[in-house]
Amino acid sequence: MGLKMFSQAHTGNVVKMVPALVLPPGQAGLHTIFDKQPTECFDSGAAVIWEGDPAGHVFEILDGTLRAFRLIGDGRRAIIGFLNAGDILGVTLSERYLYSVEAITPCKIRRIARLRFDEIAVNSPDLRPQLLARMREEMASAQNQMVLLGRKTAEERVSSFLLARAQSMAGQSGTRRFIVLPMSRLDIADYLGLTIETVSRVISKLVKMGVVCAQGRHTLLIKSADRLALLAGDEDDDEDGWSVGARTRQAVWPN
Amino acid sequence: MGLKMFSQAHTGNVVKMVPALVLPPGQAGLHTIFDKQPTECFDSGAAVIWEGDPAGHVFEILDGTLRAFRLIGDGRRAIIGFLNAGDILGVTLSERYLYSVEAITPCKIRRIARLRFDEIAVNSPDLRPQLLARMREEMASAQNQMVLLGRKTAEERVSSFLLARAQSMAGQSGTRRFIVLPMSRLDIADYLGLTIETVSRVISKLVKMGVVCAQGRHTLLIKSADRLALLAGDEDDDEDGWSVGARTRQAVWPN
DNA sequence: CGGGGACTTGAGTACTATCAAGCGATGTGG
DNA sequence: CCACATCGCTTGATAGTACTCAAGTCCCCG
Repeated sequence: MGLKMFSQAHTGNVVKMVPALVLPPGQAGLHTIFDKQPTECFDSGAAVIWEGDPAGHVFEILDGTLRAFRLIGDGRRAIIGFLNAGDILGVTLSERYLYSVEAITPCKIRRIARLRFDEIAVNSPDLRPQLLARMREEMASAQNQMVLLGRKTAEERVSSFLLARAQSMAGQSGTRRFIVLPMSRLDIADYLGLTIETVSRVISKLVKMGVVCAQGRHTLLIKSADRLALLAGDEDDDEDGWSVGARTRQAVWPN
Repeated sequence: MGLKMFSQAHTGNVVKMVPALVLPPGQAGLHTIFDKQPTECFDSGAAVIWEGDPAGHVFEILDGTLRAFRLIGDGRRAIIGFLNAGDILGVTLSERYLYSVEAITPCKIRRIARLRFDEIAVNSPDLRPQLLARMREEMASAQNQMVLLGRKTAEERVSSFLLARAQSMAGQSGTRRFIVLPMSRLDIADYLGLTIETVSRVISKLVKMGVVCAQGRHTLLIKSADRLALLAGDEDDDEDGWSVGARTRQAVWPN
């Protein structure tokens, strides 16, 4: 798939922390659970788990990018999310995998049996808060995505996506002006609830507007973060005219 | 708001289990955490929490229906979910509330300080698995909603919604043919990423098709569950032609 | 250097949104 | 007790955004 350059982007020292998660110094992170597991390598396009299979393992992504997706009738595909180095796959699952996961770039992954992961992570007073924090983070991101898919225009969706990508890259190389897109336009489209053509058109438009500029097909450079943020439309300007009922806090009835 | 009838629908004995959650017999449920808290009552339209406020409490819904929503520019509203009797609000939140919650019908609610809830639920070996199960359930439902919003047509969205409502009612009265919709068409629209008119049109169409029949504006009767399920389009018939890469499991490279 | 896949761009279409009017239930005041 | 105002909903006509179909271009890789 000609994307080998991306598989090298996050290497160096392989075990790394998620930027958002600030760990108490001196404490072991969730990743230590995987320390003794062998590293598995997946080529681009290879499947890691299948929707519907018994959820036997939890995975740590060491390197590469993956897509988590579900298929519905007529061959429609919805991408639930992308996974990057540092992410842990499978913590929110119980009986069966609810989505399939495939490598987008060549990936390095470690796995551990679900039961064993739960045993260690849930029972450890140190690791448990980290696990919960991760689940909450994942939930918050899912809710953002619901807002995006339910109420944003194509332009806002693409802008939001690019902005989120830029921010997730921020911790890596210091500069947050680079947007790396290892996934195809089709992946982006299936993630944003759009078609490949619409994604392409919006990106072209953003380039013409001078908000970003293209550095090959898989890298963008942000020229105006402010305008991009504006286009993403995350503000909450107007909050009247919508709440149906009165906006008054209710007194407590002593029951 | 003329919806008093619904506030009585689930009363009787006030503390009830969520149908989906099968608790080990003899063990105390998460709801016992709220047992000593006073009951608060909210009128239709009253706000329980506000997006952006510090997340001070966790709430147990005893009775009534509520909407959780976020506002974005131009007065657009996205409803994240509806809350019903037995639901617990706030378990997936950390620092601040990520959405506002308003009562749709008059509601009875109990609350407990976040820190105290965490202390009890997270540290109890009995309650912890229940908490995790709830979070996983919430996550699964969020992912379903992402698929719905990203890749389903208006007809499929409304059908899916009605079906989900019917299933959630199933535990209540034995029969799963009744769909109760305490929320307005606008609430449904903002939940499904549609307009009020489209929701109305689709429901009218379903009635004309004989799939459901209307019993007043807030109750539907399912005439053909099979056809409704078909219209909801949750099947996964076709799984070729979409996955870009090869669908082969990858061998483990001994690294 | 040539083939093929990913992407871009264009033209026409369709689904859903928007604008607008009408309906029906509820509740109120004359 | 009934006319009437109101609100939520339904239905109709029109418009617009994003989709579909179809070339055409660029880039990667053999």
